[in-house]
Amino acid sequence: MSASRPAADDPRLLDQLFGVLADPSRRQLIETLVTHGPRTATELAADYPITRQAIVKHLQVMADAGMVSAERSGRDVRYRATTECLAEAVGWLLRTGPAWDRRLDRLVASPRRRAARE
Amino acid sequence: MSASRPAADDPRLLDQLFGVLADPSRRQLIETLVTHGPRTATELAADYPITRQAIVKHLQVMADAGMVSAERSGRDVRYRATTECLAEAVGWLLRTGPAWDRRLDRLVASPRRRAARE
DNA sequence: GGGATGTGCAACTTAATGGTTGCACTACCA
DNA sequence: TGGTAGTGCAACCATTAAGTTGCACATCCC
Repeated sequence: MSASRPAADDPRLLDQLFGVLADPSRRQLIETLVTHGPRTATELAADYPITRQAIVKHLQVMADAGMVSAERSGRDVRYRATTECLAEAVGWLLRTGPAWDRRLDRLVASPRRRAARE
Repeated sequence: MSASRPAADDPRLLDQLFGVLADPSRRQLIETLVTHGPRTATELAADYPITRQAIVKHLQVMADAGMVSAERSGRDVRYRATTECLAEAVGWLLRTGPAWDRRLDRLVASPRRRAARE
């Protein structure tokens, strides 16, 4: 259970968000979940060089940061990426970078929507 | 000398980038440098609850990630935020979030613009 | 020159993190 | 009903990270 998640403007939320993002395994997990849809921990473990337990731990800190949600069906638990919260991270970046406008416009205009997948 | 900084698409770069961002002191340092301009470590230390050495360490990992640059003048070293690299982070986020388009457009349209455009 | 101020380096402590193994428990199904 | 596959929990280990203290070295300036 995600204990008590910090409020939207709590710096702790950004800590968690960026903290999750700082780990390559976790970014990869997000990508996998985003592109291939919800998965169980054991399914994920099959594709990763680390143990199921390690994956579960990752998923738990991600859930704590609000980046995945777990839904149980029968005996297995399926994790789904909830990427909305990433807006918080983007928000900070946009707020902070001073010379953003041009770059950002470029980014937004660019063909970003061939998404992850590769 | 930032040793060997990873190439633009190296996952290690994202590790570093998000890693830097995951620490509240470091985010604050960036904000300070962005809003108040270049500062020396000792100047910064005056406004922070941590020692100069701690600040220097932070600045070093930030420099390693390409987020600040140090320029020496006489005996003191002045650090300046180089926020361009944040684009890399934003890039990943945009590439990854599947339901981004609407939110992003909203974010872009929102009053983020307290920064000098030109 | 010499004192004040600032930087650089290194050793150390403490705590968090990413990972492991091992095992108990729960649900599915032949 | 019993075996199999999935989840949950806990202890443990190794490494890294954030922060400290202490001191040597460089530079400014009276």
